[in-house]
Amino acid sequence: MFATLIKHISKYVTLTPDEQEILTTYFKYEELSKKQYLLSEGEKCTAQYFVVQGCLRMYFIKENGSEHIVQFGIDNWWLSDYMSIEMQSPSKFYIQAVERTQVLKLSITDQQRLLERIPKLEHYFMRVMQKAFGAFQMRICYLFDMSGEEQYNLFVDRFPGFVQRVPQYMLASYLGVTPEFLSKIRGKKR
Amino acid sequence: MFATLIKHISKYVTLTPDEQEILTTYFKYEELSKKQYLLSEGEKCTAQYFVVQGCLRMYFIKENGSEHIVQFGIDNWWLSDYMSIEMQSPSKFYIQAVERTQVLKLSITDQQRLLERIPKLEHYFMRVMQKAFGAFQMRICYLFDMSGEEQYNLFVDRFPGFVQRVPQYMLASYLGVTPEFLSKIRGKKR
DNA sequence: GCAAAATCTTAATCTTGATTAAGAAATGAG
DNA sequence: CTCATTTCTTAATCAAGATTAAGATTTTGC
Repeated sequence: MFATLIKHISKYVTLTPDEQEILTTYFKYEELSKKQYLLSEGEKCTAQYFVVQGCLRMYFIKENGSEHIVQFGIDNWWLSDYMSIEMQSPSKFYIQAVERTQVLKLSITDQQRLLERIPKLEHYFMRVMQKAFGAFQMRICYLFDMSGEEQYNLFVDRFPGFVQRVPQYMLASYLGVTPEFLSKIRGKKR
Repeated sequence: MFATLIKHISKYVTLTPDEQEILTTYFKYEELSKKQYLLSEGEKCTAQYFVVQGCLRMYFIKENGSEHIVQFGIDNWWLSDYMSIEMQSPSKFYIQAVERTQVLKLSITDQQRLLERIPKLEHYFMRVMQKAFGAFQMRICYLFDMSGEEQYNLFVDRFPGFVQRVPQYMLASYLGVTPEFLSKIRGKKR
């Protein structure tokens, strides 16, 4: 299961076989069953997770009690609460497996040690963050420029298989509409 | 004007005087007058900007023709279109000075050269991106959990001086409400 | 100092999508 | 296989904030 990670890293930096070997010792492999939690509100977030296979969701509970999904994490994505990590503050988020999911866990302290051993990985993590940040800048665009209906259509276009993988109400939660409204949108198209 | 940048960097990594000297040769200082542009829609974004003093805004034009502000950049913040940089694609954004602003420009190619000379700066940039990404994760929370009115109040609390610095319609544009509605909110409080 | 441009306010009407409620369909555990 | 839980749909009513329009105020360039 390290093959997936190493392949991903090699898009940004080249690792020798030795370095690949070292790398693996800092990660912890975890196999999550559906609905299992990696992080809950109130806990300090102490690790980043690389999704090898499966699907995670990161969400928070709104004041009115309903939940809202901030991000999904699918194959080859990193997921974590970076505000909690940076500020060493309790997280407002939950990270949960949507389906059976395999992740590689890298704790903050292990990441520090790993980066001391293989400094060029700093570059990898910088690029990963840069890419994720770019995606969020675009997300703000979509949120403000498109109606719920347009956003749903765009999402379906960009991640065709994904729509079947998660329950509809989670998609609604991600897009920021109610499940009822999403249902109406879908009803209209048939 | 490099003092501000070096002080910011030193929060994350320690530079020797030599390294500080090297650093300065890769940046270009620019003094922007109000309304001057650093990036326009359709251009490839080829640099990152560190705000020494002043205020930038990054916005895009919606389909209906109105503009929406994605981010402000004030003292000590980095600002750029990271999607455009990553994908080498034309930007959808404008970056413009809201007031007289001093920036340090670091082009992508100069960044590469700089990081070859001083590799430990990779760590600095990673942390900067991580912090910015964390801020955006929280921003999604606020967008979905709070009414326009609550968001305005929070913003005023967190950046008290800032509200006087930018025109109200820009704040409205950042919060995702119309200037008319923001005016109503403010009217209510007096 | 004055005209033009930029910004802010008020108020009426209209839209999108939320809320509520209830039932239908699908999935899952034992 | 079957009952319980989870998920999805439909429809009525409601609310937040948009839109439109107009006038007031402030700022800026010359």
